Amino acid sequence: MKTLIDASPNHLRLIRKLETISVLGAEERTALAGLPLHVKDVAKNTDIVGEGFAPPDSCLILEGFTCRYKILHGGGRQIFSFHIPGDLPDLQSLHLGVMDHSLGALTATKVALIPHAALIEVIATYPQIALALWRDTLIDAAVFRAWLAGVGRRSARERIAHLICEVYTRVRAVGLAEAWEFEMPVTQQELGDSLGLSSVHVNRVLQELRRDGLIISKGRYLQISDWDGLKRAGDFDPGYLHLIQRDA
Amino acid sequence: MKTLIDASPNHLRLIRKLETISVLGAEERTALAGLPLHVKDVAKNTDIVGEGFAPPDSCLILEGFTCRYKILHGGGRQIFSFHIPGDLPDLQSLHLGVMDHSLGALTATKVALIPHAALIEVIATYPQIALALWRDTLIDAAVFRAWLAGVGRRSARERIAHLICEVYTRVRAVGLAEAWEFEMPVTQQELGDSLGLSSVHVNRVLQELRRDGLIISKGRYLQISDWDGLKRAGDFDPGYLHLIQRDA
DNA sequence: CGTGTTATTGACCAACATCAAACTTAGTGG
DNA sequence: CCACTAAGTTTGATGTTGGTCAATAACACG
Repeated sequence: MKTLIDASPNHLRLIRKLETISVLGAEERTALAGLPLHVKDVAKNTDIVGEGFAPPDSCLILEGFTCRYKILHGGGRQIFSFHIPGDLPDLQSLHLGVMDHSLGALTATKVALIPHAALIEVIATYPQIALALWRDTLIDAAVFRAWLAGVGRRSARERIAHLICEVYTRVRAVGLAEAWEFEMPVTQQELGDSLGLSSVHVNRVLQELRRDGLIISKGRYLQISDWDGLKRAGDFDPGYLHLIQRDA
Repeated sequence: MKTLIDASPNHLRLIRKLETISVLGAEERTALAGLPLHVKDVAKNTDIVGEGFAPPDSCLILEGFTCRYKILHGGGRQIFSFHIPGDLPDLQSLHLGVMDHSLGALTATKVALIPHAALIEVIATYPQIALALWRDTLIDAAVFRAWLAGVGRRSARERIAHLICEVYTRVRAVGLAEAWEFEMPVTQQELGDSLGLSSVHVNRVLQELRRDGLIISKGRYLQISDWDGLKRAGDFDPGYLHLIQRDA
């Protein structure tokens, strides 16, 4: 990985993430490194942005595990996506105004707020950055489609296996996982809310995956003991994540 | 609605659509009107773009009803979205290369192919157009979220009512529906594939909605007899479509 | 008219939900 | 470092939504 210009660790997180999905020039990296970041701590189980609000900045996740979700009429919750450090989960607010869902912290989280004005300026000056962010939005949509296919047409076992594969792949891409081992600090209730299942059923299926020797879970840590088996169980093909291949 | 510059009916379809979700200046409208459109007929139940391909152009729907979908490992099909005239259902291919799903025609369809090169040029010259298209992508994602919430957490009845509300609202926005009456040329099998239901169950729930006086369906034509009731039945709130209000 | 597609019905079944209780674990304060 | 507490996990019993299969009825179209 190329050595970088003068950039704070927080900016590096952003740059590194964008480089997993697009190619940036030195100029663009410098521009990104100059973005104003207002760091903020968010407590576990707190909203970062709530539905109905129109925040004046977009946020970059620096540490912690977050999700986008919505509470439905009947009281049920649907989680739409999980987000890890490097992600920009509310680019939406930059162009769409009022949030049609919420962004919440599943663990204690550190975020960096980036004023929309600063983003707009960078985008206007560096079209390549605009394209990279747009590309991020398109990938976002691709992930929603993958989840939709899961909830619509896959069994509970397939959905859970697929989700584990996805999170591992993404965490790995931004360099936050040891080989086959990573953190997934999500309760079984939250898993259920993301997969359209009850927590009870999630529990039983997880036991099944462990019994079958596909994963080992010790608390919030997950270890994948049989990647091929897990991929098969989840019918997982990482193409939809549109990650740039950076092989040695 | 403001009178327009010299533009073909096909270009007008595109301009009118984009004006439902963003504000364009005269300059932008003129640029859009100059885009090269290669019109093509597509037969019913044929793919416009197949999964795995990297088409050299994006397509604009001119006539007909289309959908994006994917066939899963087990043979099941998940439909991700329905598209109506004016939609640009594969902006994805402009930035992501290989398609991770297919785009198919549900009825005999007329599309206009727009070379990526032409789009890239227009985008580079008119940032406002880039923003409008990016905004379209964001709305696309918002619609996926709405569907995800439905399939994950709503009953069959709610999902079907919600989908009818959505399609009616969108068709209305581009001026393709009489009051309370519109065309929805989708089989019950296709409805099921979009909602994560079997066609048998879709059939029964549709009967229920008719019995309850919410809709009347005569073949491919749908009439909404009780909009408020239907909205309530589907817990429908059009906010996620992010349409621009153009009241008289 | 005939033929293929789509809609409708009925009988039966399975995956997953719900409820409620017991058990574990992790975090906290003394 | 331990006891206490709250949060999360696990289990069992039972219920329900919606799936599957298969046959019949309605259409739509040439």
